[in-house]
Amino acid sequence: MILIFNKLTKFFEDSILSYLKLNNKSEEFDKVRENILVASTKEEFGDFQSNVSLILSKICKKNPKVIASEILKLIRANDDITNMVEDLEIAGPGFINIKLKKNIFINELILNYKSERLNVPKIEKEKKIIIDFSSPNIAKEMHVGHLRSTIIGDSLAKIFEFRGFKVLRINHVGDWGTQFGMLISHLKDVYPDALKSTENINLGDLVEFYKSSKKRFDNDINFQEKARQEVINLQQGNAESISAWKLLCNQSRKEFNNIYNILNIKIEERGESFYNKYLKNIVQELESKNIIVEDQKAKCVFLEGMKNKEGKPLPLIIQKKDGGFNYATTDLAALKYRFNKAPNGDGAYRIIYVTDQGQSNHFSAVFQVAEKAQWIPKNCQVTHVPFGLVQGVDGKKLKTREGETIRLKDLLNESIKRAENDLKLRLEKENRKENKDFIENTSKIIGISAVKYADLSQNRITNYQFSFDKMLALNGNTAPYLLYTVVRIAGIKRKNNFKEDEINLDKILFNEIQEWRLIKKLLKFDEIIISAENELMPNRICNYLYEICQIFNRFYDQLSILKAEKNIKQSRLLLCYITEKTLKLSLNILGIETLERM
RNA sequence: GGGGCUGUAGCUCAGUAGGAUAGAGCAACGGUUUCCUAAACCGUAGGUCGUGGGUUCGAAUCCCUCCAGUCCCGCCA
Repeated sequence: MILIFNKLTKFFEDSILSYLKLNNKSEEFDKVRENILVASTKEEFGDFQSNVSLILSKICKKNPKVIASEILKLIRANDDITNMVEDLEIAGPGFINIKLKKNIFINELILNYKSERLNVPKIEKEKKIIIDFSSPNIAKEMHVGHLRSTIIGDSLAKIFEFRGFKVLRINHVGDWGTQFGMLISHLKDVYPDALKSTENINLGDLVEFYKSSKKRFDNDINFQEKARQEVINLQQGNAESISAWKLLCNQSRKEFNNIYNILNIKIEERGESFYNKYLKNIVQELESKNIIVEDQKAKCVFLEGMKNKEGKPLPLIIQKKDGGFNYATTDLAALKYRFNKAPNGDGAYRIIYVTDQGQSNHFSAVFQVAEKAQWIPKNCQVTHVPFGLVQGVDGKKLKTREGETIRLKDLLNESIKRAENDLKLRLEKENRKENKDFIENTSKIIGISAVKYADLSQNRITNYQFSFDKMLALNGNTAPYLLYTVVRIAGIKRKNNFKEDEINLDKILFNEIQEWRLIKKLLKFDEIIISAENELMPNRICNYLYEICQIFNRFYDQLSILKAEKNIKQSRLLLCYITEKTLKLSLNILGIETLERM
């Protein structure tokens, strides 16, 4: 309804401006401009409301109700407005409530019906956005900590793609650093053949491999020395070390890809190692710009507005005292590369980092340094999108009963398993027979969507309690409830023998409150998408979806389609169809697959 | 000590570019099925929006105080 809103706002502005002129107050226009028209807060107040009278009350030194009635006179004389408006009234302390003509909505509804993208505006010029998300560490297993980043990042990517941006999804995997010294040394000892063969051998459980090398590293001084030497070998590009490193990366990549496949998420791997060759330059450039200060033998940039425990300025360490680089250096190199124009960069106009809140300080430090170094081009922006922890129902960080980190793989499998058990129980109860493929596919979609949706529907900034029981519940703001609504509509279409091209758009009519509630909600889709994009909050879409489903299910419950008279039936079927389209499009943007039957 | 985030119904959470009587789900209690998947729908009850101040015609929302929880703060990422 963005177009309608903008149009009406423009017309109201004209009237308000003439009102101000009449009162010799035209200079106050900017002050009231933003309050000229807003969506009504309640259904009974109409579609839009204007709150200007309340603000003008002080300016014009008059009672707001008097102002409202004076404004109303001007508005009623404005044909542009009366063409759109069915009813205008003054309410409460001086609100002007506006009810639009029904055909305005119907026309909009038909436009949406004909549009693949429900008339959501597309940006005019294609711009590139980089979304940095997921980012697990090589030789470690993905766990719940990666879940939010992965799911939220993917959905943000989809929102931007839908809006017409060119999105580059980057998996900034931890594929470099001192831990590789110990991993490679251990690999050489335990699997000496691995490096000679061109085939990847199976390292079995990488997590176990990581643990055992860590254990050795912590207890064996000789091994520590070997590991340190191995880091140097690796950095110097020693062939054998590199191939061991590649082996570890490949092995991890396979595991990661399994997860991304289950989640149906696409992401391009470009790990920390990619930026190795740029690190030296970063330090040099910061030095030449006199931004770096040497402190306790480390090269630092001191940050403004941040203090350490002693109250002194906080440094961001760019080069360690041993000459090594750390993650801040890599992040700066990555940032610079991503903004740089091709061929030495991505030419992005915006970079978005989806990581947990704990890294907020780190990113604000990195951004501050990047700004000082002028690596963020004009009209470009960097954004950290933080999110809260995943907690157990006890309110503590999610762990297994034994206190171990929960593997993402296990978590997803459990959700699917539970969905399958629920499904089988229901089939039994309803005496339904379904084949194995149906059960497998349905359980998978329900199980995965439940996990994704539980995460996305939460305001990302707060911690959230992970509960299989709640996310798989058939009631409430859950994936199964939404999927069920989609299934219901599919059922209606089957039973009513719905054919899109048989709908006569000239004869549609709506007389029931349930229909109108649904129509008005459906028409808000564009605003919701834009708001989710602006705030980087997919949960706005989730709330909206849930509201649509609630309204639809009331509509379904209270009005019959099958038995309705022809034109009414057609009209209701059209509504079902547009509801389905809205649900599917939204769910798609959230990365959630739908079903025809469940 | 500094900084971030959070605090809304018994529980889990929506709602912050200020708007009229603060919303859902779960749990509790009551009701609805000759009909398109009842996995649904309807109703009842439940609130000092952490505290105290300020700005405003109007504050859960903006500003300040304090309280509580949580995370981060030099060579890990």
